[in-house]
Amino acid sequence: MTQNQAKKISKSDRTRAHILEAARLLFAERGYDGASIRDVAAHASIDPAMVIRYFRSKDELFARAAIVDLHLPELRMIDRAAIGETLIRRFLEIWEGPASGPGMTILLRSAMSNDYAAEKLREVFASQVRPVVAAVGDPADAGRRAGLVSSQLLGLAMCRYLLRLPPVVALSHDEIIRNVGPALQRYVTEEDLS
Amino acid sequence: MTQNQAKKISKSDRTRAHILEAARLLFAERGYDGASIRDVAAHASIDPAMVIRYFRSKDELFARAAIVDLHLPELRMIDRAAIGETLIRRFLEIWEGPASGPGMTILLRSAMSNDYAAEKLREVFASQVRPVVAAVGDPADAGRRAGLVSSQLLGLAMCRYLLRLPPVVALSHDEIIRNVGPALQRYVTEEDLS
DNA sequence: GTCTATAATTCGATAGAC
DNA sequence: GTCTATCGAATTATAGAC
Repeated sequence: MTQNQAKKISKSDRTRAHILEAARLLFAERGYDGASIRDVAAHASIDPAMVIRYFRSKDELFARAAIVDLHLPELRMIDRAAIGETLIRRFLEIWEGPASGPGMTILLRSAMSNDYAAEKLREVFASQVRPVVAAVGDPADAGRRAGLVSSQLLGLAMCRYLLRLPPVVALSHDEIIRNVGPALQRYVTEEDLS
Repeated sequence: MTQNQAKKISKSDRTRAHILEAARLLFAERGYDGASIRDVAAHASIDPAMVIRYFRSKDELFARAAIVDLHLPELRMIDRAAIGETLIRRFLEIWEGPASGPGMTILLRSAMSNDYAAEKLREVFASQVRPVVAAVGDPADAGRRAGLVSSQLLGLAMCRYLLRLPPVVALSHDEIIRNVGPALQRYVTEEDLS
């Protein structure tokens, strides 16, 4: 490994980052099939051959664009009665907050018709969602509870951000918190539902 | 209109129905982009040109394949406290019952990356889901309540039938009814959530 | 009514000049 | 490092023989 590769931010790195940014935008807007390498190149103001040169294939480009870290909070540290509200507030930050990226949009839009995206989304569930829920209850129940939470939150994301169902788009943040928060609270903490 | 067209079930009609059945199966499994006219023709054991001859275009074929009637029950006729359970039971019939078709799978799988499918799904919501909810409460709230119900049910369908999230797939019908039913009940009948 | 042949695009990916 | 040119495959859709 040369000093250049280790220390400097080369023009290559900037070009690569530029391509990746364009890819994330287009994969989020149109999904895997709908976003062609030619489209990505045009958005990055570069030749299509360069996209392949930097990422080898469309599949590898998508894999790089579809990396997601939800940064879910440790639920053990908060009041047990506030878990539902905590989760739905974090949901709104992930999808609409100032630091929100297109990661989940990319995964969710493509997961319905692309096996790799579906597998990546299942991995996000298994490695990031389920453990957080498992930490605040019987681990034997964690999968079911985390699955129910995910069904509600992925459904809300789908209806509000992808399908754009008018009444769901119209919901204010406060309405979402007051309506969906208690449903999540119940899925995570209710005792007699197994 | 000749007598043939009006009365007889011609070979044309059977071929047409055969093509449509193959199309519904493949659109449900792979989505709009993933199911080619050639695939549909192969599944129907017929020439690709025949598919175009009978349906003019892939778009028209998809439009025919994506017709959905949920047959939702009249909620006014049942006990108000049983609305949530009634809805989730109907949900399971639509997706897994003996008379269930691939209609909703076709729409849901393609709606994330196909504008026509998304619009059709919004139409199903506006014409079939929202009116049913509006009949059992303040019509001014109907959109929001129906939207919340749809976010939960479409999310559950997505996780269980398309994404196949293992813990959600593993849920028994009874578990789904006991877990999700009350959440729907609350979305439809709770008073102070506007 | 069915099929062959093919037109017209679009796609991902490669080779090679500069 | 960047671009031109192009390959090979796949797609929707059409024209026309039989």
